[in-house]
Amino acid sequence: MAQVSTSQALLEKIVSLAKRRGFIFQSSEIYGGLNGCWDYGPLGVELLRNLKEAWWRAMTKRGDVEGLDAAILMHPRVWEASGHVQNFSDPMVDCRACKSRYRVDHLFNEMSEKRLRAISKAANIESAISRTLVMQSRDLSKDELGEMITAMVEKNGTLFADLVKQELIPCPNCGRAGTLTEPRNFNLMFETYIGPVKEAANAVYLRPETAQGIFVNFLNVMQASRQKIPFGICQIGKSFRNEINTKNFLFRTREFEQMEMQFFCKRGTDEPLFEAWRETRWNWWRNLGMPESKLRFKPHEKLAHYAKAAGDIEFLFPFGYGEIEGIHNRTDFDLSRHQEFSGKSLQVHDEETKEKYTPYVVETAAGASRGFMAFLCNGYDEETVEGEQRVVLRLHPFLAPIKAAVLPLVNKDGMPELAQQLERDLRTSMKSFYDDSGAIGRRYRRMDEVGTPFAVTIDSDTLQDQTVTIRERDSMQQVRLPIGQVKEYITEKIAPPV
RNA sequence: GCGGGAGUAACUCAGUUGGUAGAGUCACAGCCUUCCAAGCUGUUGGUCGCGGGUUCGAGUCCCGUCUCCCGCUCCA
Repeated sequence: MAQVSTSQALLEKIVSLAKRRGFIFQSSEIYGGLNGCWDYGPLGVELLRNLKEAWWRAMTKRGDVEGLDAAILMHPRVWEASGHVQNFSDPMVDCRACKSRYRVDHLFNEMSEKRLRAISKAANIESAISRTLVMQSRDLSKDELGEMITAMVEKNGTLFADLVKQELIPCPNCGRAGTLTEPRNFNLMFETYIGPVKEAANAVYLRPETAQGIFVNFLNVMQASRQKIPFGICQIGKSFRNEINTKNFLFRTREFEQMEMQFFCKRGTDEPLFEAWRETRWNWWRNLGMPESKLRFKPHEKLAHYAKAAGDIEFLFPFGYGEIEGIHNRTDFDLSRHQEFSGKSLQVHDEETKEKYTPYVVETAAGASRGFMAFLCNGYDEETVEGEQRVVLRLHPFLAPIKAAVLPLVNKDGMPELAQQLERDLRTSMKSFYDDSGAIGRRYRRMDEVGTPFAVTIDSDTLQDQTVTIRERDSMQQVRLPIGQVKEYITEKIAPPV
């Protein structure tokens, strides 16, 4: 329990710092906030952009991954093909007595055959079932019976309530009958309308993932870029999910940003490629400063309908482990479905066998917003220096919003002027910050708190011999070097990780 | 959606049995200051989340609502 409250306090400190120093603000705060939406402030947007830039470089510098930026709005049929229309809207019911919540299909899946038979009788759906029996000329299994009832319930709005009233569907948790509410639909996709007229025929969705924009452009990109299988397409962009519950600051939000890459390959090469990408992505997080001790790879036990293998890279947040990137072997599911729904071929020609085939896909789907929060949590540190507490954000220099602070040791003897001149010069190639307010120690600490890796100080020696000190954030160690070498020195240290 | 906790200055929080709001930090201006949150002076900033109600009078009591955190549920 002590651990829980400590970690909660930690998250609160991070949220507080994020707001005070301009990383994250709550959306529409002056109107009371908007649930599950957050705004990136001046420093936040720098960190986020640096994170996305690190990812983009890592992907596109390979030569076998092309970039893409697809529209957020897509043809509604895309989401039928992807399975989101069906799978993203689950009817759910609550137990009024014990407050448990269930998905309707789960309810019937886990019910005894005897009870399922009783329900099918009571609900007068035997005729429908017998029609199916005649059509297929065989008995329905228990699972099929459950699916049949689920389908009937979804079609007939009052059927479920009737069954509950007849005490045929008890709550699996508390066992009481007649306590379940009517099914309510939870559609996790945001809906909007194309054109000014709000009618069902014009409905489109805000994408719940960026991946589909890649799949539908697969042939366009391959032909335009003259890539050959195997190759990948990567994309960074906002996605939207109408989550029932938002949670944990930036971790579960309704609007979030993804960094996704789909790697198209031939069937049979998918498994080693899955392993290779898993390692590549793991190393990417490590190279940006994530310690091994706070990362883990967790294979999925239950696979989604599209996946052959799947797992998450998880980061140890203050509230526990949470996914920051999913790596999936999506097989040829998505391309096959889009071929089926669009009627257009998405096959490629195999030079060797002279056959056409639908490529397999290995997906890496990282959360930009989640990664942002992970780096914030990982970097946050408190330590005691000579009896005083120091808060320091240990961000990788490439991620740090501000790269260098330039400080006159005191505000006289021309130090401010020299410092301003240096800062103006640095500013042309990196985000820098000039500060002459307060004592030098206070200014160092201010910069520590937002993760600025270098602080350049102009002192009286500078006036004599044109040298300055550069203080490194984590060690607080200083080196002295000629003012003319500062830019080169820092530029080298803030280079992107390999 | 249910249960619990919380919303007062940019941040962290006081605010008595109801009498129209304070502290520290931060920020800003100035003084001071020659390397790790020193000190002094001054200043900005709040219709107490929002909306009703009770009352002569509500930060305080009542109702509703929004947001955040925790748990349950959910998370193709």
